[in-house]
Amino acid sequence: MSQHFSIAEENYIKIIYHLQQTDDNVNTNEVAAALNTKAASVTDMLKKLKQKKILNYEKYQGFRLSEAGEKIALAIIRKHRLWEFFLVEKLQFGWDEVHEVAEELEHITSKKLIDRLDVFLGNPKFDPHGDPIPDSNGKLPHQPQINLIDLALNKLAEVSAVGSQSKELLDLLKHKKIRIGTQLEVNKKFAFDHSIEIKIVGQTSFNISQQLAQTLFVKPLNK
Amino acid sequence: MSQHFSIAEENYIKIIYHLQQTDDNVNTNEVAAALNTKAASVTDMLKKLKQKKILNYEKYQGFRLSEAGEKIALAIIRKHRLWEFFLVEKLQFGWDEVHEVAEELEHITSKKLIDRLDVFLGNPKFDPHGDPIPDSNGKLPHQPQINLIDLALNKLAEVSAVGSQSKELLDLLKHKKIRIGTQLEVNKKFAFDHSIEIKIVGQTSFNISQQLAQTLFVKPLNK
DNA sequence: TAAATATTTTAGATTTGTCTAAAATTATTT
DNA sequence: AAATAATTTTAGACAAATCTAAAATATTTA
Ligand SMILES: [Mn+2]
Ligand SMILES: [Mn+2]
Ligand SMILES: [Mn+2]
Ligand SMILES: [Mn+2]
Repeated sequence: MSQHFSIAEENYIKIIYHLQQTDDNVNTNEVAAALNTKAASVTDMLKKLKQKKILNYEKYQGFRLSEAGEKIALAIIRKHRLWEFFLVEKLQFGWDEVHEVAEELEHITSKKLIDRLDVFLGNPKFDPHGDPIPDSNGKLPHQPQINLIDLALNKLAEVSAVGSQSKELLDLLKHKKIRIGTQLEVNKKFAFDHSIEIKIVGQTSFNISQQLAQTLFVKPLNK
Repeated sequence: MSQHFSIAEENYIKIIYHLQQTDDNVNTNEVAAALNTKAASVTDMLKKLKQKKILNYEKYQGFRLSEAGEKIALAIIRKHRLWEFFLVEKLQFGWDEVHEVAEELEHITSKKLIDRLDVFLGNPKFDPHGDPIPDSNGKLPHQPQINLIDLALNKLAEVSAVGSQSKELLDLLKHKKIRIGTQLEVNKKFAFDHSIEIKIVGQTSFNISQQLAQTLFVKPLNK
């Protein structure tokens, strides 16, 4: 019934999905950069995906996934994020170590495996980076979150996601005792360097840089 | 440092390893049959593996893995069997369902992943089919086992492995309440059809066919 | 031991995914 | 609106893994 896709095709489908979330129309060079390949190779693949009805594409006009393409992308992302959750929760991997491995695991084809894994993990809704995990029908849980830099003063909020998965960020957050789920509020914003003073519930306040604040996402808590 | 092998190469290395356990020298057609491919394709791959010093091979003379080749094979088999154990113990897969999935999972490259998985699973020594799991240095646990058909009369023994992974065998064993670890002895052997009468500890005796007896392996228990 | 048969290897294609270099198209400047 | 620059596509090549058909070698049988 449903077509089979190679690992190469799946990697293209996934990256196009991610790019079209922010971009209206995805373009060749973006994909080439993201996949560490050349524009000519991308064009080759675009033709193939178009022919497989996975992609809406007219040459020189940019492109987006078709509905069918989005479904495939979401299935791959589901696998990626569930495996990341598994690695962190069950195998004690750090945040910054899981992405590469999940990049391979996401291509394992068994649907039964991934649905059983989901149950085994307790149907998690968010991966270790706070990114939403699509359910087995491809539906994404909605998380109303904003950038920490945009959080109103003295409003309690909970850290819900991070915008980077680097070891460096993880180091810093560990040291500051900030993790996903941490409750905090912003006491003051400084115009000089755009740093902000935050207070974690039950701790004394401290300053964080603009750069860090921009990398953190929070879910405002109602009172 | 250590070379990288493609999935195709790994599948050849693994099958050659298995074949050379029973065969003195492995030959082209055997490999072709086992991998569902053609003899010509096998020859192509043999040249490549020889050149990579993984295989001792002279044309028309048969072949065996080199020491380096065996190490690689054992690493793949370790992954395959640990994943099978995971699927059965943690995700409630049946015996007969795990092989295909493990065939894919065995090619995931992260050494850290597999060593952590090993710990997570409690360092199992045998997979769900009773096959030994190599440790992280490639050493195989030794299991002194014999075919049930060769077990002496009235000697207590424990089922340790099965020689097939089919749904059909699993069905039969479930019905007879035989699983790995089951303790039994042979009461009588019948010359007419080579069937044998066995008695599971705490149950009444019954007959099993020669074919089934030949598919079961047991570890004789001292006294 | 010579003929017949089976096995293995080579020769030449094919598919997939990639690349470089050049051509075509689109976008941006003057 | 040209000219210039950037992007995208095409043309042609290559490596990996596979295949079929034919040739080479080894094994078995008579
Ligand atoms: Mn990937
Ligand atoms: Mn993630
Ligand atoms: Mn495999
Ligand atoms: Mn097994």
